Amino acid sequence: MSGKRLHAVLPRLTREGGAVADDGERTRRPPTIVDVAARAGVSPATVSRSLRGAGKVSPATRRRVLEAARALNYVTSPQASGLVTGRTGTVAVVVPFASRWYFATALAAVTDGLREAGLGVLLYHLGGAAHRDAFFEELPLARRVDAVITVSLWLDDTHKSRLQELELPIVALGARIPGLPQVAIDDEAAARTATTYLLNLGHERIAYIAGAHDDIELGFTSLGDRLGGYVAAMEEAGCSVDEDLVLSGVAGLHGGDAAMTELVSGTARPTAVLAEYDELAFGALWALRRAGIRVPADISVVGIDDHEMAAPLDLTTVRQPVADLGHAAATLILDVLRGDTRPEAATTTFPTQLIVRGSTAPPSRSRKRERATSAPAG
Amino acid sequence: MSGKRLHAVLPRLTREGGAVADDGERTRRPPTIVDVAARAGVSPATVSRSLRGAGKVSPATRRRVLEAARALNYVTSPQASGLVTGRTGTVAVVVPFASRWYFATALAAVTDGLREAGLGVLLYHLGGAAHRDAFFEELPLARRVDAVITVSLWLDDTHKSRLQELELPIVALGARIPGLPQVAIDDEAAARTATTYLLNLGHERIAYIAGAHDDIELGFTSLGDRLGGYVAAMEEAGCSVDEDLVLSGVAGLHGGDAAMTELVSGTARPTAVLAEYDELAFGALWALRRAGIRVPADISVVGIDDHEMAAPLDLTTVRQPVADLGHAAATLILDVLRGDTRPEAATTTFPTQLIVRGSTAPPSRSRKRERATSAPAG
DNA sequence: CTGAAAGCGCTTACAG
DNA sequence: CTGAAAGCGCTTACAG
Repeated sequence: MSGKRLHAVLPRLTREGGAVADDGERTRRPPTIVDVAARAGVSPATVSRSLRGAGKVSPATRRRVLEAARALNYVTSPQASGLVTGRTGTVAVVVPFASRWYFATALAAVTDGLREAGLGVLLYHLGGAAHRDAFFEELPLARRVDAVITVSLWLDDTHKSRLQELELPIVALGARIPGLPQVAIDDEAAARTATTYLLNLGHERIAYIAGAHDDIELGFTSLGDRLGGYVAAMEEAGCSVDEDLVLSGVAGLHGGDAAMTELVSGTARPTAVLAEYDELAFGALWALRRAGIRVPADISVVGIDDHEMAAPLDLTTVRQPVADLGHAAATLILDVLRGDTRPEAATTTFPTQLIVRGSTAPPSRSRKRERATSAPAG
Repeated sequence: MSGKRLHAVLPRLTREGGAVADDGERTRRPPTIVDVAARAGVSPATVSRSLRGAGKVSPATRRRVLEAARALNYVTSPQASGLVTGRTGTVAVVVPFASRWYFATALAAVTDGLREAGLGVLLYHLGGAAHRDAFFEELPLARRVDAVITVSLWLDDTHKSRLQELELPIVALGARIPGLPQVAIDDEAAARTATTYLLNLGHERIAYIAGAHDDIELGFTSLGDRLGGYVAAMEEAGCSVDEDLVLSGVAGLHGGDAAMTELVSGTARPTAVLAEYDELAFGALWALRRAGIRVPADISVVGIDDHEMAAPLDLTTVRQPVADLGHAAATLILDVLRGDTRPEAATTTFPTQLIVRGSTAPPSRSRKRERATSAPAG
C-alpha cells in the first residue's frame, strides 16, 4: 500500500463524460445501470433484479431491460456490485512456481473449474523464498478475493495463520496442511509404492532425490511425506537408509541433474533412484546419460507425477491425476462458498498408480542372488 | 451475466457488524477508512491522503494515521477505491493453454513483472476453440481489468475488434497482430535460420511439422510466419517444398508424435524435420525412437523455443527468450498505463539464437554428393 | 411486481 | 495542511 505503487502514480483516467445525451450513447463513459434504466423506462432497482434474475420481475419488463442492456452494451461493474454484496467473484490461486508442469497443469484445471461458475482467478506467483515472505507479509490478496487455493504450498504455522487472518475459505491443493481442507494424493503411499517396487525388483541400495524448497525444512511437508514413504518402505524391507543416498538440492531438472551427478561420483553408487517428482528424475536421467551410465542396466530410475514427458523419456513413475486435483479443488471451493460444505469436513484424497516403463529393471549384480532367493528351497 | 452464475446463487455474506465499538475492534467486519480516521483523530480524507502519500499531509498526522492503520490491520478496499478512481489494479493475461511450457513461462514472467508495480494478474485460460469463442463472446474481463496481455493468441479481425471494444490498452505477446503493440521474436527469421542450417548441412528433403491451433488457419498467424520462413528458406535454396512434407495436426507432444509417425510411414521420407516449436519436436523424437529410426543418423530434428527439456533431449533448436518476452510485455503495459508510451509506437522484437545439439547432422545418403558439390571445381 | 432511498468504502474537488 | 460533502455504480431492505 505504501511504496511506489503504480496505483499512486497513474494519472486519473479521463472520464470525459461530458454532456450525457438522452440515452447516454454519445458519451465515452461506459453505460451505467442508470442508463439502462432510462432506456428501458424502469428504475435502476428493476434493472438490477432483471439482470440477475433475482426478485420478482414481470417477464415483459425483464425482456425490455435485457434489450436495453444489450443495446447499450451494458456490463455490470464488479467493483460497484462487489462493494455492496461483499463479494469479488474472484479466487486467489497461489503457486510457488507457475512455470513448472505440475503447477501449470493444476492452475489450468482450477481456472477451468472456477470459470464454469463464473469466478475469475487472480494469480499469485511466489517464485523464490524472498517473494514468498513478501507475500505473507503484505498479503496482497486481502480484500481482492472470495477464497484462496494454495497449490503445493508448504505453510508453516506463521504463514498459515497469516493466511487465516483473511477469514477466507482456503483449500490446500497437493499439500497436507493440518487444519486446512485439502485435495491431494497420499504422498507417503505414492513414495512407498515406488520404493517397494524397486525393492521387489531386488534393489537394496536405493537413493532418494528431493528437490529443495527454499529454506523450508523437509519433514512436515508433503515432500516430507514422500521421503517418509521411502524411509518406511526401506525399513520395512530390512534395508537401512544410507544417509549419503538421500540428497536434497536445487529444485527441478537441474536439481535432479546435480544430485544424480553427485550420486554417481560417490564411493558407493546406488543401483536405483527414487526422485521426489518427475522433473528431478528427468534431470537424473540426463546426468546418467552424460556419465555414460546405462538406464536401467546400471541404475534404475523412478519418479512421481507422470509428467507429460515421462512417457517419451520412458520413465517409470507413480501417476497422480493433477488436472483432477485441480478440478476437485475448484469444486470444493465452490461448495464452501455456497455453504454446501463445511471446510473442516472437506478433504479429498486421490488415488495414484504405478506406471512401469523402461527406466527400471532388476539390479544387474544382484540378479544371481535374486534368482537364488526366488528359487524353491531345497 | 445471465446463466447460473455462482454470483447469483451465493448467500449474502454475513456482515454481522453488530454494534461497532468506539474503535471498531470488537466487530467482525474488517476495519474501514472511517475506523482508521476515528482512531487517528482525523477525517477519512486525511487517512486516504496519508495512506497513498498523495496531497499534503503533515508528517506528524501521517505518522499517526499509519499507526492507526497498522493497529487496526487496515487494508484499503480495492473495490471501493477502484469505483472512484476507475482503476482495478489488475491486468488480464489471456493464454490459450496455460499448462504448456511456453505459456506457463510467459505467464510467470508477466506476473512477476506486474507485481513489482503492485498490479495483479487475472488469468483467462482459453483452452480449446469452444472456450475461446465464449471468451470473445462474453468478454468476462470487461470492467475487471485495466489492461490486457494476450499470450501467443492469434486473433482474427472479429476477435481483435471485440477486444478493442473494451477500450483498454492491449499488448500482444508472442504473436503478430496487426494494429496492436507487441512483444515478440521474428518468427519468420527463426524458422528461416533453422531451415537454412539444415540446408547448409546438406538436407534437401526437409519436412515441417506444425501444431494445429484449433480451427485457426495458418497463414496469418505467427505460426504462419514460421511456416513462411521455412518456405522462403527452402525456395531461396532452390529446394521445392513438397506439400506432403508439411504437416499440421494436433498440438503439443502428441501432435509431433502423430505427425512424425505419418512422415516416416510415407513413401518418401524426409532426411530432416523442422518442428514449429520444441514440444512438437519432442513428440517427433519419441516417434522416431519407437520406429527405430536413428537421430541424427537417419533423420535430423530441429525445434524452436529452447524449451527446458531441449537440452536433456539433445535437441537442436532456435532459442527464444520467453521469460524476457514476458517481462517486456509487463513493462510495456506499465508504460502505457502510465502514459509514458503511446501504444502504437510500442513494438519490441527479441533476438533468437540457433542452439546446435545432437539431433542434427548431415544427411547420411547425400554425404557423397555433398562432398562432390563442395569440392573445388575442375 | 416496482420504485425511492440508503448505503457499501473509498477519493476528489472545493473551501478553508 | 485538513475537513465536509458529493459521488463512483451498484444492491437491498422497505414501502407500496
